[in-house]
Amino acid sequence: MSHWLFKTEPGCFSWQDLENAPGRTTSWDGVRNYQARNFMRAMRVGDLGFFYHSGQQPAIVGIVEVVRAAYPDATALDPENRHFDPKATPEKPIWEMVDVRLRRALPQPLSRKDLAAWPELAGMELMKRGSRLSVQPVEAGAFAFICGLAGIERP
DNA sequence: GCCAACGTTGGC
DNA sequence: GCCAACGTTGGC
Repeated sequence: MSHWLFKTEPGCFSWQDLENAPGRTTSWDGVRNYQARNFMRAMRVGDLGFFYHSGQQPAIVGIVEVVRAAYPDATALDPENRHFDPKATPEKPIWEMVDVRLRRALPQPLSRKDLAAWPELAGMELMKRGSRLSVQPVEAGAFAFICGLAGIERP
């Protein structure tokens, strides 16, 4: 099993939104970065990921589970959608998305500041300066370490 | 609001 | 294929 991190602006889509979503499940649509797309292509059903809020209070707030592997992102084909991509076609959708389901909230959000205090996490993509990837891999060791910090025994 | 980092675009 | 200009992200 692989581990991931899903980054989102809470003003755009938040953990609360996920809690309110039907089936507590959402499509991770709108990703328009090839590297992030390729990471989603590598995801398998059952993979776990952190749910990260960027913005004013950057923090890991919960854990989600991949419940559907990558499939074409329909928002790229919709001219009304803010993520519309004129280069995408039904034959060549270019962009893909996965579905994720809420697994559990962290007992307390783990702020970026908290995370930065641990040298063990210095190598994480998330902690690198200028890291902008909205979907990124997390090493199994780092995933377990962070679960430990959060006081979670079973993610 | 600032600015560093990075991806994308387009002229050549 | 190079690279400058530009736009966006996101922490602070």
